[in-house]
Amino acid sequence: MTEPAPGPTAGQHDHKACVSNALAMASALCQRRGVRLTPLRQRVLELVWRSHVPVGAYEILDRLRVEDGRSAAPPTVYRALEFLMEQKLIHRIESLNAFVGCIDPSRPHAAQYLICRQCGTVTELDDGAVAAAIQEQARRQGFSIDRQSVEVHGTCGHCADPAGAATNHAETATA
Amino acid sequence: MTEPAPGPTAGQHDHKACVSNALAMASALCQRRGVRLTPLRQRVLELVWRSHVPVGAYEILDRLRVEDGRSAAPPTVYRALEFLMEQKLIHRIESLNAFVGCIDPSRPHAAQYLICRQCGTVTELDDGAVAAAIQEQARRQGFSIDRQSVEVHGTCGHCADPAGAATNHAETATA
DNA sequence: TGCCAAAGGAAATAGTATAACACTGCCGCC
DNA sequence: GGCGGCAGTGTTATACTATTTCCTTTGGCA
Repeated sequence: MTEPAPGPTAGQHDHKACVSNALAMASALCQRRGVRLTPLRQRVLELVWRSHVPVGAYEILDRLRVEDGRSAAPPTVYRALEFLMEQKLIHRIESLNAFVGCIDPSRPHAAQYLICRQCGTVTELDDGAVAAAIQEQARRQGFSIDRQSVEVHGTCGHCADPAGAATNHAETATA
Repeated sequence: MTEPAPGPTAGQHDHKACVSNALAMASALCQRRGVRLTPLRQRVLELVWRSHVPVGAYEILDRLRVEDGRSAAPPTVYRALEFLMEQKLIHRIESLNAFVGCIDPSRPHAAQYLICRQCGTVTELDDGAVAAAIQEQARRQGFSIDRQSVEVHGTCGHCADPAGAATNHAETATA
């Protein structure tokens, strides 16, 4: 995988804006929260945002070494990733052991992820109905929720129909 | 972790019956499907069913070596696990890198898992409302689903309230 | 200035998973 | 009976993912 920016469900999508927007939001949020978005953390966040395809920790590590010439070891990356997750700036996709940028870190959310088997792109949703259905089930079991993760694997509209008949979903992930 | 059988949300629960039932169902299903539940595969299934706490591949490996005196290497275990997953006899809990027995392998299902942080027990649900809500969201995105995994971390009724006021959920997982 | 806590560097190791190849036993077939 | 193929397992090596531990640096602050 060397693609720079296969957009959310691919195609026409100004990913540079996507990234700079994410970095700006991150910076503002961290300042407001009184936590430090150090250069390293910011750089790792940028690398995660390189595309909408989840990135592995060791791929980030490679880029830090190769592109930045930085001396780095696994803990360097994992610590940065841990910070970014605490701040909800990124999410971990459990079924891929990889990380993806969060489209709206300011809002607390229990998100769902649609993961395309073909292009690898992850589309983040924040659907109340799904979360509510899960909560209702948990309640019936007397179970109190800390964290819910919903990961759906399949084929995205663009990959299923490259011609483009599926028109209604482009950009929804970045809205 | 050495506990033999912390039941589904713990306590009074005949786990031996749970296991023998699972093994019997597995045997019948495999026969019907014309696939071979070999002694190794059956043994691995039994080890997964040792409790309702998900078991890691390397823990299974240890038990095969120590308890059975069998010469075994990782591929031995992973191949058996892969077979069992294909037959839906077990599930993989992505967020734990571990495996748990399926409570009803005969039915095709998109299950949800409630994972207790304290006792480790996983309760499997099969709620149509959750699956439907996810499908509806996917449809709107033009996304076609292969597989959905819902993993909810939190505290189960027994751990939250050991006194036992939460009474309605015991055994629901095995029903 | 001196202290403290957070952040990051560095080395080692733990934990999880797969690739590649060899061996065996079973089954169908001529 | 001999042969070929295949599923299942054994064996070795290696890849990939993550954490522990200790140390150094940095930045804020009394």
